[in-house]
Amino acid sequence: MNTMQFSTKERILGAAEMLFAQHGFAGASLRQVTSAANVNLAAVNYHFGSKENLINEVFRRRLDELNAQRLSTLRAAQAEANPRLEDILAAFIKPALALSLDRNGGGAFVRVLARAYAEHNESLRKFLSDNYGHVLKEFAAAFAALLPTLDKQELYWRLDIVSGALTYAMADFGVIKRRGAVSEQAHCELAAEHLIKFASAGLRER
Amino acid sequence: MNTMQFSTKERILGAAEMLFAQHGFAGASLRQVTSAANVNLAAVNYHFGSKENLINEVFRRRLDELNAQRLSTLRAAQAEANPRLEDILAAFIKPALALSLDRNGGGAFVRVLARAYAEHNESLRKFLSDNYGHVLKEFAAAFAALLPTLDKQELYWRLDIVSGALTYAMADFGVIKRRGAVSEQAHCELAAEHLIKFASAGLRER
DNA sequence: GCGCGTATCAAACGAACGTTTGAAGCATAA
DNA sequence: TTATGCTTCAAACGTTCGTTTGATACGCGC
Repeated sequence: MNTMQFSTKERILGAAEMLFAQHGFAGASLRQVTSAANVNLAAVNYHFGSKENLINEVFRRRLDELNAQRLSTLRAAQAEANPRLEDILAAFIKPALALSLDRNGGGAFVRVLARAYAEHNESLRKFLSDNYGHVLKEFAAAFAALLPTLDKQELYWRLDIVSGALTYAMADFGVIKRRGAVSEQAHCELAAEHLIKFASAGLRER
Repeated sequence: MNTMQFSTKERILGAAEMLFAQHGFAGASLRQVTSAANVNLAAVNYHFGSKENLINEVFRRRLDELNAQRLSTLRAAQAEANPRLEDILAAFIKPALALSLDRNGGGAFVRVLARAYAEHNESLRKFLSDNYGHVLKEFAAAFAALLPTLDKQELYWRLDIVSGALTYAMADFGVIKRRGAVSEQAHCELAAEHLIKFASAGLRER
């Protein structure tokens, strides 16, 4: 019987996520990962086959849930009588920013995600496109319905800008430091609020 | 006499920039760099002392010029009778996006820059802050003068968002692919135009 | 008890890493 | 020519990398 709270696989995934966020995929070694996870070095290749596959599993663990949350929030907003632009934006932005509040290392994952974007690694981009492609399409359609006068190409440009700002905000690249008095929760909600207001104005601009 | 167009140091810097953009700082080895630069492996340590110092020099080569361009463009805009918000934004955005059109690898550098942001490497952040800090302050003051009713904290939030979108746009993270018929020059100008319009609306929002 | 599949372990593998070394090349000045 | 200083070179340094191996430990049906 395994009385431990987390299995070997789970502990490896958590440690890998943290160290990939900190040092990058090439920069974090399996020896660092297994040491932080308190497992044997060989455990990675036993449970995941290779380092590259471990990286993929780190993504899958989080993306499936974020994926589902965004879509369900979007559909809930669309079910309303008169959905506002801000609601659609919130459905896109808030689940992502909320991920950084996740109790078990979600904050590390958003930085891993930002790294994945920064790396133009083709296999990783394909992986993200496979997991996100249909989500982005659905959001684009929702925005198009609310902005009927906006050219399609123009919309894609602006959604691209929103994604950039969101990725940036998620990874906390910026110079804005959280004040000691403000909780992480509040900081995240503030960021979402600012981002939504800013983006809705940018999207509506004619 | 050295009849070659580029010195050993310059070729190393160019190859390093390209490979750092492609594989990251940890992912690109000095053997790859020196091989691409067609110089001996030992040349890096001879001319730069270490890999870490080579990374710093890759940044310095570009940042000094970008720095100067942004400030001179900003001051030219401020010298006008009635500077518009869009002009200040252009002074911030256009030199950065134009860097990606630089004949000698500027396009690679902007991706290196995006990587540097994604990596939360403290020494690198300090380096960037040392090189950019006073520039950002000057821009913030210029924006504040044009948006007198905007709260200071609010302004910082929004400038942060602009920086994120710019970094994102510079590195060409997005899904928007340049059409074959559109030149790089035109693509860059389009990106700047969209970004400026979007950001000015976001900044003006009350 | 025994046998069997899963999981973990210490140890080692070959390859690639950043760095160092000492000799060789090659201009310029004496 | 010889001497000098900067640069380049092949080769090796010791370390760390991802991965593999074969032995050992554990849990469970028989």
